[in-house]
Amino acid sequence: MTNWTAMTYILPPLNALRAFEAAARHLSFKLAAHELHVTPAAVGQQVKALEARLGVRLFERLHKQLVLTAAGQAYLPEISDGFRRIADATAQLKPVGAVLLQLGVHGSFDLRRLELEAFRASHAEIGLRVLQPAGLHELIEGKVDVLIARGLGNHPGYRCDRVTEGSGLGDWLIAPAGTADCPEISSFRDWLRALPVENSLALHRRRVVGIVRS
Amino acid sequence: MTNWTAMTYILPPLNALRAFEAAARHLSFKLAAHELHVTPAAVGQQVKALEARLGVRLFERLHKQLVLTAAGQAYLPEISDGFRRIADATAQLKPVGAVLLQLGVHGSFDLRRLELEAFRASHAEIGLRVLQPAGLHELIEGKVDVLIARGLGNHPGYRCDRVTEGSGLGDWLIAPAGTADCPEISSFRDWLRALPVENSLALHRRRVVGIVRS
DNA sequence: AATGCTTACGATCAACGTAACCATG
DNA sequence: CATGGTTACGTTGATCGTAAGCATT
Repeated sequence: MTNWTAMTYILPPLNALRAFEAAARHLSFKLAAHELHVTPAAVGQQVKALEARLGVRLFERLHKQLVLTAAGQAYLPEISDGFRRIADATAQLKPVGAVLLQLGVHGSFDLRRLELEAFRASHAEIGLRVLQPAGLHELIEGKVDVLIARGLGNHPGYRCDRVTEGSGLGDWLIAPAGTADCPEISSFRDWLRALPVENSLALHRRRVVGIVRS
Repeated sequence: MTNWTAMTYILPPLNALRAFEAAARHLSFKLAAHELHVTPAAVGQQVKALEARLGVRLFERLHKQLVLTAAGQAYLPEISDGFRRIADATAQLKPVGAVLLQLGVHGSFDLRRLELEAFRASHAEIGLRVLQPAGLHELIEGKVDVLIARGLGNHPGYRCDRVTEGSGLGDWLIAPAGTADCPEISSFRDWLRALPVENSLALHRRRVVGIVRS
């Protein structure tokens, strides 16, 4: 008996699901945490909560090794597929302008202080999209075109520009050397450096995860 | 040039995405809010934040009417599909026992206080799954088999049992009359009523959304 | 005037980090 | 004894509700 009422979904907590998906793909909370820019403890907590909600154990916890249960094995590819589909759709979302500029933001910086709308308003040809949290991985893997980070200057092969005047650790705009001077990135860099100081990037430090395999 | 490194996804904030999907399906923040058990303001905020992240306007805000932009129209079916896939996979996840009992929980009750693990331990044949937040809709639509709610007793066609002794508004276990006496639900009800009082359902009230269309 | 979206503000709760712990190889 | 998962606990921040405002019919 199908239902006339808007057939809605029963979805588990989506962030917990994301933690599970990453952990299952890596068969490791540690590596999943690295990917998600959180700590291993956080991943473990999310997965545990998910299992409690579903009433199903998804991992066998061996010693320093995760193994998917039968349920987990059946679940993983479906969930990956769902996320992949969402990711694909998002990637294909046409930006407002002709060019899409993907900006990664390191840590938990309150984006409202950046007034990205001002940049967008004065650069209609650039579609600015934000990925947060993001780190060097995302830049290396090409998931973002440019990265705002704190205290991460000077990487070989990357152009790093300070975008705040303050003393001590500063905020850097990091772009691959090959593309660092293309118009979109130049425009954004110039715009950032021209920001009034009180708006300057108060990147709050949130997490430092040790480097995993380089 | 495809990448050897673990091909990870770029996902927008998933909760905001869920808000968008519901809003787009209903073409209404109000109805979406009803579905998601939050207020219309919350939905609007989430959608706005999503648009800001993506750099794409998804809705045209007319007067008391939402219209999807071209981008929103292209986005919606893909996102719905992704969520649907996740929901389907979750529905097919085999419970531990032979029987699956879907429990809806009204409001934001801290599930840890219920020690559902104790119930599971003593009822291995029942796979207990939790949906939260949930309300009468979910019960009516059959998305949950039984509902724990506060101050919502006495509904025609439903069996309502008080499961706490305290005075004033109490916590109710609500099940459709047709299935209220099947073994799973009976077991759960009995178990609930036998709980020590200090564990009794301290359902925190979180939201009261006015009834929409009956 | 009633309705539905918006915004500002404060409150609340989920998510997270830290640190200590445990088990195993 | 180094490593990776677990747990407890306190903190932070994302999320939400309230209430006031706005525009349109």
